[in-house]
Amino acid sequence: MNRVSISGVDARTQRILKAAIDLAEEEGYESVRLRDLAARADVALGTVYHRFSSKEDILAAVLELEVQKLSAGLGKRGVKGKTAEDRLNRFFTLATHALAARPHLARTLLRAATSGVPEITEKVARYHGTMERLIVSVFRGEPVPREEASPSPTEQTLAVLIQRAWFALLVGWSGGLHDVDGLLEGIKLSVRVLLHGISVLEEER
Amino acid sequence: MNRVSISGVDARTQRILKAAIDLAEEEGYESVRLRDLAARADVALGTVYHRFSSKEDILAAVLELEVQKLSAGLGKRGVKGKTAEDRLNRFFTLATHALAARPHLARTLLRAATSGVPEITEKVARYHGTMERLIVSVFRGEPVPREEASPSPTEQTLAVLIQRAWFALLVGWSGGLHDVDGLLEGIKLSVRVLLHGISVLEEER
DNA sequence: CAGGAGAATAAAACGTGTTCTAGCTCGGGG
DNA sequence: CCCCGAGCTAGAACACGTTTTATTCTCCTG
Repeated sequence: MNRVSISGVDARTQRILKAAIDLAEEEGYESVRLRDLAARADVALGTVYHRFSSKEDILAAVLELEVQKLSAGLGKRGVKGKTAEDRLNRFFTLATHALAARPHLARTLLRAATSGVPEITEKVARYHGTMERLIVSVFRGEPVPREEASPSPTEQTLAVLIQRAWFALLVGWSGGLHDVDGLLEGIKLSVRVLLHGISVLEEER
Repeated sequence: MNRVSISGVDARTQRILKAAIDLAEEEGYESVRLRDLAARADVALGTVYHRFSSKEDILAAVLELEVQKLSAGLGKRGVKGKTAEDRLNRFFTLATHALAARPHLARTLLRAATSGVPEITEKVARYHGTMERLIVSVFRGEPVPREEASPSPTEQTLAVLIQRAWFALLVGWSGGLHDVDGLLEGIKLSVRVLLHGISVLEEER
């Protein structure tokens, strides 16, 4: 028994995920070598493949984990700011800095999320869901995002659009198209334009 | 001599790119095996690596090529439509169908574009530039995009934002998050909201 | 306590991206 | 006409993701 621990996965799986995070953080995608990972997790290579279907699958699980952490950290105490725009800008600034503080890890997870491997779609979708709930709660100025408080269609749309913009910016940052400042400028621009533009959806009722 | 041909690359390079396109189109990323590619291009493996630094580099070159084709096809005769919104919707519908007609190729190129390999940043940036010029010319209702007719800041911003939205949607489609119809809905939504929202930038002068 | 089922392990093996080596070909300058 | 060097070729070699195999461990059941 006692197979299950804090976050709902057994000890070996936890060690595997921890090792993946550490390796990714240190040197990035290519240096998450599964033999190294297994050694560091003190587990056999076969065990890794027993729990996960592929390297990308492991990284998708890490993505979920990290987004949950982000969600817990940023969501719990809410984000300060008078207007929705302020709060959203602050939120994405914090989130961006959190990612940029571990650039190798961030790039590695983005790469996994965009790999297009079908098996991980579900995990990526869950990541989207978490982010969207988070964005809606920041938009509203509420603390912890709750499942029950379902967003209005407009809120939902706004969250989706902003998240897509952030995602595209992250990929651009990851590929060297722009630096962190450019990313922050970009997200502020998107937030402003989308907040303004979203009103068009209300009007057409 | 006569090393140089139609698109500015010698015959071997052309055969390599052609082979990459064919293989990607047939079965996708993993089946673009470089040994197969070399055989199909009637070239030694070493020659492939003489011209390109990696598999991703080849695919980035293909991306550029394909976007130029798209640009030539869609841009030359312009896109019909009374309003900018009509034209943009039509443009992205055409572009999306063009990609969806060869889904393996599209996914393969997206994967390369999002790989985050630094060497290919330049090629990806060129692809962005081409797309943005194209979007601006569609927005204006002009035919062929020209370098000289420089876009206004607002036009430029709009093009960037729309392209980011399209990119994020493409990645979502590629990963199975939504189908082609969802993608088209998404881009129409973005076009509408962004066109409306962009006016906020004008007002603040 | 013994037996057995399911998981974990160590290690080999395979495919494919990438690199390296050795030799070949071909066109232009002596 | 022959030689040179650049670029090409065949193919070996290596790294790493993934699969497979054979063995051992663990823990439940009787």
